[in-house]
Amino acid sequence: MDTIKKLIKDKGQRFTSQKKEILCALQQKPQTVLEIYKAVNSKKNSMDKTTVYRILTNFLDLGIVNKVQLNDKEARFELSNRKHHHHLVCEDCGNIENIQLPEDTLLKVVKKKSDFKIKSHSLEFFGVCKHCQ
Amino acid sequence: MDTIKKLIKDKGQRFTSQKKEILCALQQKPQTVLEIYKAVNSKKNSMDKTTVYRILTNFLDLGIVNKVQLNDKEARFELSNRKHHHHLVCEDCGNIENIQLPEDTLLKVVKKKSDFKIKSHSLEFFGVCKHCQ
DNA sequence: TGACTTATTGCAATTTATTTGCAATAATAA
DNA sequence: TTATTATTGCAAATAAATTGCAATAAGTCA
Repeated sequence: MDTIKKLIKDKGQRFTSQKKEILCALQQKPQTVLEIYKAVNSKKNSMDKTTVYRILTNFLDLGIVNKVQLNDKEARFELSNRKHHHHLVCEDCGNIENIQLPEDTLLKVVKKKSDFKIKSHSLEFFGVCKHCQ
Repeated sequence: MDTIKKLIKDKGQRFTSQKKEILCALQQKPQTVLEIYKAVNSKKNSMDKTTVYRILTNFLDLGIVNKVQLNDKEARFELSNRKHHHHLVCEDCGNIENIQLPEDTLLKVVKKKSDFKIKSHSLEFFGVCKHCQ
């Protein structure tokens, strides 16, 4: 939290109560804007949805959060200070789990096969979680 | 094309000129609804955007097309009768290339590591293409 | 071929997701 | 404590996707 606060202030930006709230609401699990909005407004607080959008865009610029696009149209956000990982999305209950995978070999193959300078990648799995099977 | 026509008719659905047009417009490269809409309307034809949406949804149900969600919010569609592949997306010019990768080992690790019954996955790479480097 | 049935289309209007403009507010520095 | 200005909330605009419904046309059968 303090690292993030410093990061924000070093950019000449302000560490507002709204930003703090959103940071608290963000779990590892990627959440939609609406979910984050509901989470912060479930307490005594009230925050406009526009503010949620703006803060998340700002956090994205600063590298504090990652944007995760799953199969639905709503974007999702998660804190970026976790280890690099991928997602397992349950098509029944919508639950999302993180998973870490060895992917060095795969990335090497891509580098060999293509002229692209790869900067990032996303790897998402869709299926049915244990609970829904 | 005939396989697809049969698939449609076997479901008691009609093989309309609009569906034919959209099939022609679909390349391997995943396109947005707007791109497909423009492609079909560039000729003498005129087709409503709603129709494009509806036909693509229908094709998705029948498994004729795949939905591809990249980092932007607009969904993309591509014919599903190609070999399974992944995408290289240039962040500069927006160009999208297909790439085929050996992924058996990766999928095996996922199965070993998780309780999920994996049904599909998406693997997208973002970077800079040769031309833009 | 022509008439009939009904899936499909086009158009207008909605809904949903996201963005923008601007005055009021509040975080920080002096 | 005051001044500066980044940020917020609200209303309105834009963009993406969906829905209702009457008109159209694909396929069927006489």
